[in-house]
Amino acid sequence: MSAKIGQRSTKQRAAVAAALAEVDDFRSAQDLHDVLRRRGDLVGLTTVYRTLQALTDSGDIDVLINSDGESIYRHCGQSAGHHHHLVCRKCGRTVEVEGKAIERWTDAIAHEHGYSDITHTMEIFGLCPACARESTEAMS
Amino acid sequence: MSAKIGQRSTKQRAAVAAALAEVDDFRSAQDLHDVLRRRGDLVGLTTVYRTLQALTDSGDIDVLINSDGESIYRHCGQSAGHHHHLVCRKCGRTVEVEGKAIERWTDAIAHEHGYSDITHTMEIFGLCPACARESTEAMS
DNA sequence: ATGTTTATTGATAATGCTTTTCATTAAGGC
DNA sequence: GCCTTAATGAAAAGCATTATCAATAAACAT
Repeated sequence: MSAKIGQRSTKQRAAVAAALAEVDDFRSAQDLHDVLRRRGDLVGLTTVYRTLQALTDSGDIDVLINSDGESIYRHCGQSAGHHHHLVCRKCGRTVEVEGKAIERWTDAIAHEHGYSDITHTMEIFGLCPACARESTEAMS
Repeated sequence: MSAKIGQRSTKQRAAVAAALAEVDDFRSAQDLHDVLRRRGDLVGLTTVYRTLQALTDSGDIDVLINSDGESIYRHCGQSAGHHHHLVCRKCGRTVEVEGKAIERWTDAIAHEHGYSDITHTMEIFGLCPACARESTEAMS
């Protein structure tokens, strides 16, 4: 790993954060790079990747990986803390869900085994109502 | 897209299916290719990929994508019991844990939002007892 | 069995996302 | 302005996956 990022404020970082703030959806690094270029903010692709990673590490944005193996990013809506995503495996439609129960459960399990300093990752996948309807229609 | 697969039975396909059937866990295509080579079944990497894709399309196995963007596969019909992992972020020591509660919770949440055909991924990270002791000792 | 058809295989090349490298640039502090 | 070094970014490297395409071998007919 390299020197950790986020100790100086640069216009590139501001541009990436701003671009991400405007969109209320998951976008890939390359998408964001395009958006930035179109609007005239010349930011290197490498920097976009690095910045997104830094923002992710600091918990300022959410990442998840789509079915093509691409990482996609979004600014977290409710800064109201930790949450999970319910993602449609077909169209990507996402719902944010809270999971106090999960938090409690993982903490309990971990402590039971003597583990400390617990974190976890979790994603839920399913077919959203629209896509489910679509695929049953296709059956006929 | 090429001609769809699965119209002839070959030893390669049998080998891939068998390898996957033995393991009760998610494995990447390359992992499986290694497993096959070690046991003496010489199957080309390309064929492993193709076969896994075919098995996925026909619904015989599950895919999901890990946090590195790798596709990992598991033989479906998880009667053998779905479980999660509690992993030490320092030394990698892993404990397998069951999570009926999680299952129920994700299903409930998903149905609440109209999503169907639910799956989920989850990993728990922490410091195992040994590593925790080590790091407090280092403090002094 | 033998031949014919064509699905399947697999070594290699190509693709595409992401990370490294490293020389250059520019924040932040003096 | 000057210095230190974080940050940038073009180009190269890395890595999983997919496309190519000549060679092979199922399934089936003769």
